[in-house]
Amino acid sequence: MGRGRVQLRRIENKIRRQVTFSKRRTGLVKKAQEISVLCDADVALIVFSPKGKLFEYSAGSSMERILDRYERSSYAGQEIPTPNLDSQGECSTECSRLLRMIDVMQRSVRHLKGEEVDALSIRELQGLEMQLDTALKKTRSRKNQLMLESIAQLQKKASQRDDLEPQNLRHDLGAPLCAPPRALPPPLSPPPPSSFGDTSLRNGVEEVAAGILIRKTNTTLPHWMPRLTRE
Amino acid sequence: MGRGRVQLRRIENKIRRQVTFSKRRTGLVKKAQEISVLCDADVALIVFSPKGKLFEYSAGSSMERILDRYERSSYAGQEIPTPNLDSQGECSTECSRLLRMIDVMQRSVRHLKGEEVDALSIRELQGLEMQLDTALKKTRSRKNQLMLESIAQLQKKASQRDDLEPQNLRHDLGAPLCAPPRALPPPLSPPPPSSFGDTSLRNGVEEVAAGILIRKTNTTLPHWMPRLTRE
DNA sequence: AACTATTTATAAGA
DNA sequence: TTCTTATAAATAGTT
Repeated sequence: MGRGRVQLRRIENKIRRQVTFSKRRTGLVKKAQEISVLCDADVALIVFSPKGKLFEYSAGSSMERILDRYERSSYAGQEIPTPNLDSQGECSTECSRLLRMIDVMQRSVRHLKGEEVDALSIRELQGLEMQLDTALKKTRSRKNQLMLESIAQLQKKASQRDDLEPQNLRHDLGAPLCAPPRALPPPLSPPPPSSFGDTSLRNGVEEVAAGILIRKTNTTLPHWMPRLTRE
Repeated sequence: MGRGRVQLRRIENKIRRQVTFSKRRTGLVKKAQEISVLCDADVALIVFSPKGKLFEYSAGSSMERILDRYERSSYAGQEIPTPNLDSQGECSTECSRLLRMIDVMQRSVRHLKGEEVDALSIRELQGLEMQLDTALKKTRSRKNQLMLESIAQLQKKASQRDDLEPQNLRHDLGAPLCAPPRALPPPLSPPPPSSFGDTSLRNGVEEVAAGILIRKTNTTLPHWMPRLTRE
């Protein structure tokens, strides 16, 4: 299709090859999606460009599900044997399996971080939303609990201190801030970072307590995990 | 390509669908082979027919090699920090490393699910809260976007339908929203493999219309994850 | 990235 | 399924 008949052999001109690759890759994906929609099929397409860049497309199900299914179909029968770290031959197989697991987990993590949500269906988004909502509630609840404990502790200390050197604190802080800490965050405190449906104390407490606070921690997301580049 | 313009939706007639599947599968494989030869690319294509029959094709390398490469690529973003899968000693070392990674990731995932929050400090909880909040917003935003699109689409279809056979639909489904009957999978048909990497609207659309929606999907948390036991 | 002259894919029919 | 044919779609070469 085009101005010349296509010779079925490697295009030597680098530029032309790259252009053709790009065009045909698009075409291929389109065809894949068409057959999936028209015929209700699951399709997985993986392409490595000559330079080694990965392109993937799946339709009907996720890549993961399709590859899973593929393996089950083609290695038909034997369930994936549980890790045999000792034997050599199976070890590389095991490595592959673990890599696959990691891949899936990364995807999970990305979704839980709200990344790549464009790839999800409404149904999946719905599930994700509920999960996140639950997690957020739990997290806030625990945080608030800790904060309250922290406040209580500080109050105790503060009052002890007040007994000893009553004027000290007020000096440093310029205001009777510490007074009813459990009740209100100081009016002038930095605008709370867009927290949301949070009815409780929120942040501020730590600030009151320790003055540390809002800093992004990587707790939940190890450095080595992400930076997945993918289309 | 053919005698009529192609409508991009599931072909309802079973025979026609089967025939089209067969033809297009051939075409797809041909295209895959062409891009591989012309552009020196590695291509893997996996297709499951609606009946569950597997068709596979690969060019440039074996299916196995491509899938292997895929797993490693998608794991690291860049090409493999390759484990020496050949040598035994290093292999089990590598496996251990992967298991450790998985361990860490699982912890991340648990935290993102709001589990085991008791192990986190206030600061960590603060970071986690922000992350979850962000993720939730993104998820909701995307979901709403999709829903609006779905609704718009259905309304369009509904009004078209109404023009043609106004009384028909409302009878069957009781609400104008459900209008386009062909969009709804017959209640008793096998559950369509829930879509994923597929950016098109596909399923989910009907659900919005039908008011089904809320169902737990496993999107974010693969079945196999939990049962990692170690140490 | 756009544009067309062509080739190629394929829907429908046999 | 396979062949045929009218037409839609993809795309090679060009701008």
